[in-house]
Amino acid sequence: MLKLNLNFRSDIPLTNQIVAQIQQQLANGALKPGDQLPTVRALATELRVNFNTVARAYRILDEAGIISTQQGRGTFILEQPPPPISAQIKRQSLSILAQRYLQEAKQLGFTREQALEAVAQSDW
Amino acid sequence: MLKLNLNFRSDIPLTNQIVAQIQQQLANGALKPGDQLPTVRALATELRVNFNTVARAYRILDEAGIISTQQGRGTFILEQPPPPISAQIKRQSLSILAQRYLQEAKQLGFTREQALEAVAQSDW
DNA sequence: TATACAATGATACAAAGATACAATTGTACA
DNA sequence: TGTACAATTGTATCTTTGTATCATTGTATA
Repeated sequence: MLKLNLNFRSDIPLTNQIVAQIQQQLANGALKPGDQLPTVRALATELRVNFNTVARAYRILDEAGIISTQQGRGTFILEQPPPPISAQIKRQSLSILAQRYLQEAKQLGFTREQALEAVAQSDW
Repeated sequence: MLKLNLNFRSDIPLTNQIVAQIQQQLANGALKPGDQLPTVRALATELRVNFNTVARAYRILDEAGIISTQQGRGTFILEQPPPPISAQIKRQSLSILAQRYLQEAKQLGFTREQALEAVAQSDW
């Protein structure tokens, strides 16, 4: 059971307090990879806060690669991120991903140009 | 044996991932007209997903004229996917592939431009 | 004081899950 | 053989959960 303690008089935004405390509980072992966090609404009710505030905190942790939030399912602590890899390896990985993408597009019957355009038009 | 691979961390809805991958396996010959697909419950269990999510994916493919789902019987790949609608689904599948590529590149720490360039430099 | 910005709240939406239902198939038994 | 019934399979609908967008509030600063 996640137990957070917000200070409503603090200068620190509630969102940040939530982020920090979850990180802390992850650091001290109270939260472990794979654990499911409370829903945004449940935690918000408990903390007497708007559920969007919890959602924002979850979003920050998600973008930091610490948790995974999934619409309709819930949010979960991720496995620990792998140690940083070299720039060269990353380059290679990207190249392999790009090749795979092109090949898959080709299998679907698209031309190289169509595949390129599809990426260009995808928003990030 | 249908083998799909869902990315639960992706921004791409699970339903769309399923649609795209079945489309892809049809394109590369892993699935052939007349084949029976797993039941919604069986596939859902394997993918660790609610069976309605699979049912929704099947419905999309059904409406596109690619498969035939029959209550109490099962779902089957149709003999001849009607070109006009199927083209639209294929377009969508390409878009999903492109999105996945961008997202994976992002997770590696690359910018959108770097990802684009990597595709452009990949040979066919 | 006025204005701009950041934080939070309110509301509507989208994706996925839960549950109950309907159609078909298979099987047991008279 | 035919009927009853259980099991299997997809469908309908509502609930749950996170997301997007706009409004409100408070505070810093010109």
